[in-house]
Formats: sequence, C-alpha cells, structure tokens
Amino acid sequence: MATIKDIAALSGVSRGTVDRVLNNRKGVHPDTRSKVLAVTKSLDYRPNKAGMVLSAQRKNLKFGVVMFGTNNPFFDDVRVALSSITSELSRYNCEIMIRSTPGDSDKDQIDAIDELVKAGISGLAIAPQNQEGVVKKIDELYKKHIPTVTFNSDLPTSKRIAYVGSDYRKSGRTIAGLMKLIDHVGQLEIGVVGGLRSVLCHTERIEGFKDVAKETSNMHIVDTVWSDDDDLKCHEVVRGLLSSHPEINAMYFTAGAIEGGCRAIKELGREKGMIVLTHDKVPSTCALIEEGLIQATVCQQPAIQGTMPLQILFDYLTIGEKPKALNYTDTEIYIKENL
Amino acid sequence: MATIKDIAALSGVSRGTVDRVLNNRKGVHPDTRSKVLAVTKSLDYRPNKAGMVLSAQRKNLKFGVVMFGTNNPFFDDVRVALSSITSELSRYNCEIMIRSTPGDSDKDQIDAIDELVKAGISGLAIAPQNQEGVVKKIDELYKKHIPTVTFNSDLPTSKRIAYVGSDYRKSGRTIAGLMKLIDHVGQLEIGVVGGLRSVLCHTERIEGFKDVAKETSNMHIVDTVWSDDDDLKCHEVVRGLLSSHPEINAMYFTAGAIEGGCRAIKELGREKGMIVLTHDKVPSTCALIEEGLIQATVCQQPAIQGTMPLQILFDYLTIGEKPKALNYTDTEIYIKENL
DNA sequence: TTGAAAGCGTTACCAC
DNA sequence: GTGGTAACGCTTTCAA
Repeated sequence: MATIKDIAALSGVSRGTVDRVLNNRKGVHPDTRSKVLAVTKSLDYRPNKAGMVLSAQRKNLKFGVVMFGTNNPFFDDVRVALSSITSELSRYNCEIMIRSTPGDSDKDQIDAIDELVKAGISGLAIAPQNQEGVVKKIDELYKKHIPTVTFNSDLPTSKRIAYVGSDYRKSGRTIAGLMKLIDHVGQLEIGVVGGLRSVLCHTERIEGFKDVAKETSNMHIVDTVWSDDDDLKCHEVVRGLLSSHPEINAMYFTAGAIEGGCRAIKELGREKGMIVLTHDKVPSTCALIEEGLIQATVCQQPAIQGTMPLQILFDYLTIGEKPKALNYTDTEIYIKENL
Repeated sequence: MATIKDIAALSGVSRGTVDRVLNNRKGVHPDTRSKVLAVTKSLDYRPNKAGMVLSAQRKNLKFGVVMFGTNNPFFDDVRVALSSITSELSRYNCEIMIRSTPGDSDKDQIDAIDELVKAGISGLAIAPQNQEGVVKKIDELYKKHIPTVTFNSDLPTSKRIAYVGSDYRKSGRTIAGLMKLIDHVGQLEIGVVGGLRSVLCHTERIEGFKDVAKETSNMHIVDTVWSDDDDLKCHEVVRGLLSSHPEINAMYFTAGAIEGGCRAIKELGREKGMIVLTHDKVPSTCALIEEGLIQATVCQQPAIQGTMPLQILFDYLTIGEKPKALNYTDTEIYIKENL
C-alpha cells in the first residue's frame, strides 16, 4: 500500500508536488512530472479513500434532492432510504436538503432546483419530470460544475453524470414472461392498465411487455386503458374494460392505483382464473398478493434508488470517483412466498 | 457534526481523556467521566468514520477466508466478489488471505484456520462445513478475540458474530410457490433431487418446500433422490426416478449438478409439460432457462456473500460497528426475461 | 516551480 | 488520572 509520502520520498520531491502531479494541476516542471509519474507507476499507487474523505470534509458539502411529490406509496420506501443516507453522510460533515414538488409542472421542479443552488449545493439528485425545462436546468448546473444524478426516471439527453433506477423495458418483458408461465389455458387475453401517459417509465414498461407479447402467438392485448395513477379513475376504467370484454383473463397494471383496479375485478366477480401482475411492493399490493388476487409483482429496489444517487455524488466529489452512467436496479420478482 | 475536539473543549479536558471515556477505557475519574458524557450527549456526537478508519490503518489488519473447495460453479461468483473486496480493502492497509479446502472433512477446514491464525489474522470469514470440530474452533478464536463471520451456510450454535447468506427455508418455500403458479394441470406430481445430505442448506430447502407442499392439496412429492452434487450421479438417479414414475410432471433440483439431471429429462423425452425449478444462476442453468427446459431459478446473491462478511469484519474492527447476527440475502427469482 | 506546514477526526503512546 | 503530541493519508494554502 504505497502512499503519497512514499512517492514523494522516492522521487525526491515534496508531497505537495506529488499531489499536483497526481491531480493534473498545473505549475509543475515537465521533468518533475514525468519523474513522479514513473515512480507512481512502479509502486502501483492507489489513493487512500479514508484520507481523501477526511480531507474533503473541509469542503462542507451540501447536496440537494428533488423529487416529484407523488402520491405513489412506492416513494415512501425511497424516502426512508433517503433519510438513512442523510444520517450516514452527516457523519462526514455533509448536509442533504430535500424538496418534494407537488404538481407535474416542470416549473415547480426548476424553482426547487434554483432554491437549492442558491443555498449552495455542490451536487443534485433528482427524480425528474420528463420535460425540456428540467433538462435545460441540469445542463446549466453542469456548466457551473454542479453534477446531477437522475433517479427513478432518466433524462438521457441531459448532462446528468449518472442514472439510478429501473430498466423499464426489462420490467415489462419480465411481466410478460411471468404471464406466460402462469397461463393455464394456453390463450392470454390481456387488459393493460397504464398510469400516466407523460411518465416515461409507464410507457416504456408497456413497450417492453409488447415486445414479448408480439413474438408470442397466444398473447393478445385486448386493450390499454389509463388510470392517471388515481385510484378512483383506475376503478372506473378497469370496470369498464372488464365489462365490455368478458374474454379478458389477465391484467397488467403498469403503475400505481392498483387497489382501485383490483376492487373492480372483485366487484365483477372476475377473480377466478384471472392473472393479475403488477409493479412495486407497497402495502396494499402485498395484501392482495397474500389474498391471492395478485400472483406476482415486479419491483425496482426503491432503497437503492434513495441511497445510491447521493452515494455517487459523495464519491464523485470527495474521492473523485467517476460513476457508471447507467446504474440499473435489479428487476425483482416477488410472489407470496418471498415477499 | 460535533467532534471529539468540540467535546474536549466544552468539557474542559483533553482529547485523550474524551477518547478514554467514549471507549470505556479505565483510568479516568468518575467526575470527569460523567462530565464528558453529559457534554457528549448534549452534542449528539457520532464518531467520524473516515477518522476512525484512517487511524485504524496502523493496526495492519489481516483477514482470513476459508471456504469448502466445492466444484459448484456457484462459488465462482463468490470468488469474483471476494477478489473485488480484497482489492478494495487493500486500499486501507488491510490484507486478505484465502484458503479453499478440497474435501469435506472438518480436519481440512480446521487446519486452514490454524494456519491463518498463525499468520496473524484479526478476523475470519468462513463458509463452514456443518461439523462439530469447526464450531469448536470458531469458539476458540472467539476467546482469542478473533471474530468470525459465517457465510453461505451458518453455524448458529457457534460464537460467530454474524451470518451472511440465504434463508434456506424461504428459498424452498419460494420454489413451491412458483411451482403452484406455473402448474397447468391442477395436480403436481413432484420429484425432488437433493444434493448432499450433510449440507444444511440442501436439507433445509427441502423442508421449506415441504412446508408449503403439505398445506397444498394438489402438491404431491413422489420421491426424493440424492445426487451428491455430482453430475453423473444426478443423471443416473433422475433417469431412474423418471423411469419408474411416469406420473411425475415437476422436478425440484435443490442443489448443483443440475445439468446431468436435465440431460436425463431430455433423453427420456419428458420435457413437454414438465416443470423444472432450480437454485442459483450458473452458466449451464442460464442456458437451460433460455432453452425453456427450466422455467425459473431461485438465487441467493453470491456477490453479497463474498463481500459482506469481510465488510462486516472490517467495520467491526475499524469503526467498532456491531453487525446484525443474521444477514439474509434476497431470495431472488429469475426467469428468462430478467436473467 | 517547489517546499513546508496546517488541517480533516480519531487513536495511541509517553510524560507528568 | 490527565494532557500533549504524533500518527494515519490526503489536500490546500502560504512562502520561498
């Protein structure tokens, strides 16, 4: 375990100079630089994280978190993880400020970001709305050397340094695969319930699902309806869908508001033989799995979505660790027995 | 973020004294102690990990890893994770020594441990054989203040400080749950293939499976055979089982040597309508899932089994963090689409 | 262009 | 019993 001190001694220079070389700071003689680099190589030096973190504490890092203030209880788990990482990072003299924005206008998110920047954040984690204004704002921060990590939903065209979240298409494909496995009768007549048309993840999941459905002869999507992630609306549209399509024997809920939809299934006495697959592991969904109405749910590691973005920012700004651009969470399958 | 320095200043004592109080070292006046404790409380002090780690590097920590030298390719993934954590911890002046023991005699494991202790390890991670001699050895280390973490398979009666690995019963129950979901005909006639009778995890998985089977009217276990985790043996016993039981329509492989068993299924032309469920995600299993012969496999996060035990030892010995006793890995379900 | 030294927070050792 | 100080590895600032 070679240290900067070792390199300095062997190169016959001071630690300060070694630091300048290793961090590509200017103001060092080319000869000195190459000498130091040679020694560094020969020692296979890797910087000590504890030392770097300790030193970085003088920076008084502040991070901002912005998430669309959604009613979806999925985000409860994200918030729990957020508060745990907040407490963890506070031990390194590092503060975290959280802003939930209520509506779905990008104005709210942008205002929240501006406010955080004014408060002096050095990095931003955001569960972004899929809107152009947010992309622009992220790029603006990038120019100010404030790195951004997106989570839950990505903005691939922005200059965010990383994304943490689900691979939506894979989730959708997994649901389709499960449906095929569970199918008893050899012919799937499927009702799909989307959430919000404007949310990337809901639409992408459906695409993934369709990818598999297309190449499977006995999977037929009867219709797709939209719940707007609202329980009452979901109840209504599912009722309508099932009433007009007695042949439906499988339902795919791609978003929240699952409970309302399931209520409709029960009211119409259509539980028997009905395959119901969902996403995420919120309490109401768990209850319906226990009950047997839902057979399986596909999840996206909310805890990791809460912690990893901040960990990435912290590592980036303290020990200079460049993150992977795409950090996909696992596509987890839960049934009654492994809930 | 209060530091020891703050506490020292506010209590009117030196940092050394504060350190003595906080770490319950003796040789400090009761009055001083209570004064310091009071101040500490009022500041909600939490020690800084970076500082502790940095300071702990002077201890020159060495950790030993012992695992039964199994042919099971599952352990390949564990080894990959081991080498990644080895490289990670080497940055903190911390060395890791790995010993694989070939046979299944406890003598080998005990010898390996002795050797590591002689080399001066401060902690041990072990995938232990389920034998009395190993338990005794762990307890002996405990007396010498060398903490042990078991992984992959637990020894709950020993004085190990933690276990990292699967909840076997839950794995077995999950397999049973999947089987019920996939069942097409409404009556499961099941063949179970065990691995090693002496390995706790194989037997426990079967118990978990039986728990669910018992309370399900249409699940009937036809017979249980043992492969000794050997491919040829597995091929032979599965061939025998299927030949004498034409009614079998579902197979549960609880351990390794899956490939041989699947070969038998194909040779006998029994793929059609046969449900095949397995554990772990080794290359040959993945191929059989792609092929469609195996419908699902239940996994146990090998990477976490490789890294977490050492992380636990490191945290325990550097920052004094007491681990949870039971660190269960997730019971992951994989099908073709989320492989 | 380079060196020296202080500082991040904790622990350990040597004086008193 | 207690205080002072060096040490862990890195960064940064001030002098030279």
